[in-house]
Amino acid sequence: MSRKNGNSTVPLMHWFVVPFRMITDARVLEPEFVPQEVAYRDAEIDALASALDPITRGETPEPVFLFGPSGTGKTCIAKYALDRLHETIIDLSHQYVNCWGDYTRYKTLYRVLEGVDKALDVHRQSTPTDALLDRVYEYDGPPYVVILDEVDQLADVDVLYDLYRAHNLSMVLIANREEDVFVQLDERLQSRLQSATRIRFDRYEMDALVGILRDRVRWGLREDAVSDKILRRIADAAAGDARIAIGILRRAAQHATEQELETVTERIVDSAVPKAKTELTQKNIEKLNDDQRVLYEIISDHGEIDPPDLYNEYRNRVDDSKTDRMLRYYLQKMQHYNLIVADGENRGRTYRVVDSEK
DNA sequence: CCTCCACTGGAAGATCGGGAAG
DNA sequence: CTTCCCGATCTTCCAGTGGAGG
Repeated sequence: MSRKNGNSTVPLMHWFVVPFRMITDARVLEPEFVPQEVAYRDAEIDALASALDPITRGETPEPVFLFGPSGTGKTCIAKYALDRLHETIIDLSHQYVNCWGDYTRYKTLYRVLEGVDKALDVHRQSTPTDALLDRVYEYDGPPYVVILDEVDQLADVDVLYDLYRAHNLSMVLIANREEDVFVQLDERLQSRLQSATRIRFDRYEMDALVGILRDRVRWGLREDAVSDKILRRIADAAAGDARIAIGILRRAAQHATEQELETVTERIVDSAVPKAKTELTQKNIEKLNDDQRVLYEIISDHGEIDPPDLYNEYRNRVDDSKTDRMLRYYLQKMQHYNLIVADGENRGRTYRVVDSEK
C-alpha cells in the first residue's frame, strides 16, 4: 500500500519531476473504505447498535433491515457498527456478503460459512447445498452476525429463511427499497420479520456531503489541494449520493495529479463528473458475456426496440445464436444490472438502455 | 364486444464443466 | 482411467396475458 520512497541509495529522479503529491492515501477514496469515525449518521448508528444489543446479553437479535437509496451510507454504517460492536464483544464473528454477486442460495451459504472458516474444504463442487446448510446449523461458535447487502438481488429468498432458523446467527439485511424485499417473501417469513427493526437512510444534505468529502480530503489528500468551494461543486453534482461524490473526488484527484496541478480545479471536477456517474454502468457492462453484450449494443444502437426486431438482429450478428428464451433470461439479467429498461408488457414491450438521455 | 396470436416467463429436463470416488 | 454428482447454463414446452383487429 505505502510506496517505498525511502530508498536512500538510489536517487529517484522522478520524485523531482512530480514535486507535489496530491494523494497521500488512496485507500480513503475507495468505495469500500470504512472510516474510523463516521459523521452525520448518529441516529442510524444508534438504532442499529440497539437492535444488535441483545448480543451483549448472549441473546440472538431479530434481523435488522437497512433501507435507502444508493450512496446513503447503509453498507458503511453496517460495517462500522459491527466493528464497534466487535470492540466491546471480543468473541464475535461477522461476515459481509454482497448478494449481487453471490445471488444463489449455494453461494450465499458458502460465504456465510467462509466467515467462520467452515468452508475451507467445500471448494469441491460436489458438496450439495443441503450439506452447506447442515454446516450452518451445526455452527456453535461465538455470536455470528451476517451482513447481507443488496438482499433484493437474491434469486432465491429461501436462504433468508435458512439463515433465520440458524442458531446464534443474526442478520443485517440491506436493500434500496423495502417493497423489493418483502414482496418476494412467503407469508411465514413475512410474519416473522414483521417485528424486525427497519432503519431508513435518506439522501445526504449538502452540508453533510461536503463534510464527508472534507474528511476524505483530510485523510487522503494534501489538505490545501481541494477548496471548500470545489467540494460544494462536487457535492452538488452528486445529488445526495456519497458514493458518487467520493467517486468524483477520486477521479478529480487522479486527473489533477496526472496533469501535475497543485489543486483540483473546477474544470477538473466538471470533466470527472460524467465519468464518475457512469462508472458503475461501465463495470456492469464489463461483466456481460458476449451474447449479452451483443444484445446491449443492439438496444443501444436502436435507442428503443421491440422484441422481435431485437431477436432477429441478434441472430444476424451472432453465428451460434442462443434460443429466444435464453435471450429473455439475458435481458432480465441486464435489467437486474440496471443497464436496460423494459417498457410495457407482452406485445407492447420495448427495450431501451438506461439513461439514454435524448 | 370477442377471438386470435405473439410474447412472456415458469417448469422441467438436458447439457456443460469440474471435482471426487471407485 | 471411468463413473457419479454437483451447480450453472441452456433448451424445450407451454399456460397465461393482453394488444390488434375483426
